[in-house]
Amino acid sequence: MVTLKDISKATGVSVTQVSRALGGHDDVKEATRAKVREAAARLGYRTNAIAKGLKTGQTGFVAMVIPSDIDASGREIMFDMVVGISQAISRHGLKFLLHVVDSDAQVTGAFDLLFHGGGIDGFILTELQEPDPRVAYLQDRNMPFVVHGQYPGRPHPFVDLDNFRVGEVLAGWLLDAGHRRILFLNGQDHRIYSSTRTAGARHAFAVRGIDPSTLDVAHGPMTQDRGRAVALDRLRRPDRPTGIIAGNTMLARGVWDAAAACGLRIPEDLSVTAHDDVLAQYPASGFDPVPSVTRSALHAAWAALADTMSQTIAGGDPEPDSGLLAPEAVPGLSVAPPPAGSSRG
Amino acid sequence: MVTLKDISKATGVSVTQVSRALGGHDDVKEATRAKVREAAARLGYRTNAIAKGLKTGQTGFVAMVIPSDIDASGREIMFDMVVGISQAISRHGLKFLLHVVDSDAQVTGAFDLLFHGGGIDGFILTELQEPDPRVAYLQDRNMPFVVHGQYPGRPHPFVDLDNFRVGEVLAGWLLDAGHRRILFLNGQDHRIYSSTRTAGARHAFAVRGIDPSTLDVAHGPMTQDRGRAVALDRLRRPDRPTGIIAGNTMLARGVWDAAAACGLRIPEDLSVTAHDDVLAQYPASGFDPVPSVTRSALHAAWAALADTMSQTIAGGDPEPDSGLLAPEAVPGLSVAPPPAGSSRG
DNA sequence: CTGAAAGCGCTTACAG
DNA sequence: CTGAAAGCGCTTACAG
Repeated sequence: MVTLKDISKATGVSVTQVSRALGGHDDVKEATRAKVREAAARLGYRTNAIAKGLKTGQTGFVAMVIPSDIDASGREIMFDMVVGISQAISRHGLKFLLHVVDSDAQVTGAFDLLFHGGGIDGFILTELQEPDPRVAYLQDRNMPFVVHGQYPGRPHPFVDLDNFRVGEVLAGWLLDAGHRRILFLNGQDHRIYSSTRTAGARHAFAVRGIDPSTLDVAHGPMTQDRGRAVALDRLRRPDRPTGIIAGNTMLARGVWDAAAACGLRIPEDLSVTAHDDVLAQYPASGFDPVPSVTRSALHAAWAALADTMSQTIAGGDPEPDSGLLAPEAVPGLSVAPPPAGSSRG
Repeated sequence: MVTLKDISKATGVSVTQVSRALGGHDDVKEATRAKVREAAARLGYRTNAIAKGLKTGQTGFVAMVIPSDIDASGREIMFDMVVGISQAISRHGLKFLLHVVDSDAQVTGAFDLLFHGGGIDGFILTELQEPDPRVAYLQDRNMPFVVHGQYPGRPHPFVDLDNFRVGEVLAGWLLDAGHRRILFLNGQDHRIYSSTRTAGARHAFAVRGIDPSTLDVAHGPMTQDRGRAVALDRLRRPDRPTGIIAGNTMLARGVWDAAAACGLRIPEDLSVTAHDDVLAQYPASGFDPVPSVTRSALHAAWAALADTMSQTIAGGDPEPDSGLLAPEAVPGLSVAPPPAGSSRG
């Protein structure tokens, strides 16, 4: 292993000046800096972020801790999420690491292990639940973190899609077209984003003077299989929904499948709105007809997350509410008035 | 952050003795040890593995580096692999971390970053290809590593299924039942385990005096979709195979699908053998009829991998060839003689 | 512009 | 059984 001392010996420059030359400080003679740089390159020097961290308190490593018992839909997007976050973090000159623990209960212990024992500067949290002990745990111990999502109570650094607005827009489109029997294929129960979207959708009902309790909300994994299964179940009932809100494009795929299986045309017989995370596997462009969507790229959220993480580690308090991402409302061809024969709620 | 110094102050014991007490050395008076332990627990002390590592050269962190552009089948098992390896590593008191880089080309750079700069003790390598620069890179730089698989040339620490034997057994069962037109649904091209399995299968042909070149080997991702697609293609040909070897149970699922689609019964019209990694999602018990398989739990491989990693870090050279895992040969009900009407190769 | 010195949290000979 | 001291690789006041 090549150290500053080795470069010092090779160049005759003191370790102090070698450190300053490589660290880009300006109080180093150009000639000295050049000599040091050359030797560092020649010897294959790599700065030891850990030793540096011992002194400065910053290693540049950021981590995420996940339990191994996450559900199917979590697994499905896990790889994309890890890759996306990792890339975004790298762009800020930080390094991303993933650590897996056996269960939810072991997550906080891993925070301590990694922060105090492993030179990790900060953590990224996703998939918040209610209740979720992680946020308070990190806040109480002053460990830097950024949440993808928001937790009620004490404010904290976060990046989040405006899920209330998502629910509001997706429901609003259907209501304004005249639909009254609406099914909302939402995400997992107890997930905060799910309940926020429901609240947004019900708000859309309320402001139009329609009873919000008539909205049928189904919680579960956001997969194509579940989308098909739940949609099929509801579409086969005599008072079938005339409009469906899909929480993402995978669920929407399932709705398309179910509509086909029931011989229902979109939008003539069934209207559908969906949220589009702009994931490569399930592009909204792959649908016929093009769906009406709220759109917000998960990649944009990850980039914002990395940015906020970088600020948080640097000690800057990100401004409250700066983390809220507005979805784009993109009308398509998947919404029409309900079919003439359908009784209206 | 609580340090040894804090405990020293709280107890009046020197930092030296505190370190020894907590480290479990035997040259500490019991009363002192008890006092120190109590204070450590009360203050919430956590040893800083990084500072320790600076002194001892061991942090207890083990990492795996994966490129983000891995293929579909790689993504499918990635989560299970990471979880399985992580658990196995934890059981040895080590900590596992995953780091993602953009492409294959950046993997070696990440090794340097993590080893010299990030306090990582050693690396786990999987999915070896040919050629694969990673093994030589780590060997040349004396960074500890263990491979799941084997690389030709200089010996190195590894754990690997005896893939030659797998190919030999799976082909042998079909040949001995009288099959001559055999399709081998193998894994990705350029993967060493794929070619080793092919070699084993061809060896089974050769020792029986049958031309090994008549074995039809198809390379690709080991997914159910591909299994179905390739099997369908072959089964619809006039000289369709009467026996199929499936590289894993996901491919086998696809074969079962294809057979059903063609109206072929297993084993009356089509014999199938498969390798079973004993993964929770695709249990061999879920098939009808029960398939004849070579069986070797990936979990066992991961446990062995962690064990070898632990030894390697500790400086012990694991014995050569101790890492080869023998598959279990478990005959089922999926092999019968070829149908009477079929011309025999 | 430069270098000797102190110190981040830890461990381990060394000398009692 | 105990503790002062040195040192892992680095950075940063401090004094030239």
